[in-house]
Amino acid sequence: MKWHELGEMSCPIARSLSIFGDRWTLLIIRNAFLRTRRFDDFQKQLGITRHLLTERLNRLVDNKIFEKVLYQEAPKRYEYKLTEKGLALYPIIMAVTTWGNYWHNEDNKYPVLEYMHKDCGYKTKALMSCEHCHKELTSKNTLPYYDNISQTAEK
Amino acid sequence: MKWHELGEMSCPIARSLSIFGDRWTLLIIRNAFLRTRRFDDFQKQLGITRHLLTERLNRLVDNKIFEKVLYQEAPKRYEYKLTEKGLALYPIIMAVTTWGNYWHNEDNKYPVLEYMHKDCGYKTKALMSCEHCHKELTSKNTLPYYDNISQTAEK
DNA sequence: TATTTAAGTTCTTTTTTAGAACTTATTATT
DNA sequence: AATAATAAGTTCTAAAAAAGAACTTAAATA
Repeated sequence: MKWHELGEMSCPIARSLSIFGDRWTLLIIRNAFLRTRRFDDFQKQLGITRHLLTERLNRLVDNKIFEKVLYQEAPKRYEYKLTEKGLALYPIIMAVTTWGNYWHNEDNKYPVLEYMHKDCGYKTKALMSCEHCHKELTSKNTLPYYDNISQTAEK
Repeated sequence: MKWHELGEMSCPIARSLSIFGDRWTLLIIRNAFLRTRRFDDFQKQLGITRHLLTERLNRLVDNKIFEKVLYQEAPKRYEYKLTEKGLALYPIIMAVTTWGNYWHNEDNKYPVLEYMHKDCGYKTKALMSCEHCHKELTSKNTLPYYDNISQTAEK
C-alpha cells in the first residue's frame, strides 16, 4: 500500500495515518502546541533533517493542519501556525501522552508529563468519555459501526 | 535520530512513537481491537507485506502490547492477543478515529465511523475530559508540565 | 499422492530517511 | 565597505526501511 492509497481509504484511522503515520509528524505537532512556529526552531528542537522538515511542513500545510502566516516582508518569512483542524489534534496528543506516561514507562524510569486543567484548577488525567453519560469509554463498552454499511467497503 | 533513540526519550509522545510511529502499527492494532488475532488474517486484511508484518508483530510482542498465545500444538501456532497494555491504546484509536471522522473528511466524502456506548445505550462521541470536573480538555484550557523539572531534559 | 493451510523467511528492487554542505536575501557587526 | 549572522530552504550522497514476489516447513485434507 502506498501513502496516497492510505489517504483514500474510508477508514478514518487509515486516512489519519496518511498524514501523521510516521516518526516525525506528531512530534512537530507536539512542538506546535508548545508554541513553536518557525522552521529553524522546529529543526533545532527536534533534530529532524531540514529536508524532511520541509517535506512534512508542506504536507501539513496542504492538509490544512498548519497555515503559513507572513511575519516578515523582506525577505518574506512565514511561520507555521496550527489551524482549527490542527488544534483538533489535541485529544490525540493527550491520548498518546497518557499512554506513554502510564503504560509505556516501566519502573517509572521516565518522568510523567502532567496536565493541569486551568478551568477547574486541578491536576488532571485525560479520560475518554461518553458525550452522553460522561462515563469512561473502553474497548469493552463501546461498539464501532458505520451508519451506512454500504459505504464501508475498503476494497 | 534513530528508532531506539526515540524510545529512550523522556517525552512520552516520543517514546510512544518509537512503537507505533509508522504507517502500519496502529492499523494492526485497530484490527486487533476488531478481534483479528492471526498472522494470515492481519496480512490479508491489511495488505501489509509478510516481512513487515513479522517485524511489527515482534516489536509489539517485545513491548508487551501483544502476547503470543498457543492455539495449536503440531505444528505450533500462536495467535497475537492484546494485553492490558495493548487494550490501553484504545483512547488513541478513538481519538484518531474521531479526528479522521470529523476533521479529515472534506465534504463528508467518507463514511463516519460511529461508536455506541453499550453501558448507556446511546450513540456517542469520544470526548477528552477532565477526570476531576469531567469537562472537555482542549489545548486552550490545559497546561502540560513535568512535576520534577530536573528530569525533563531531553538532551 | 497432491493440495491446502498457516506462519514465517529470503531475496531483489524501490522508496524514504539521514547527514552534510550549499544557496539566497537581508540585517547586524567590525 | 567588507564580513558575519539569521532564516528558510535546496541539493547532494549514503544508509535504512518498505514493497513485492517467491520460497520453506510441517501437518491436515482431498
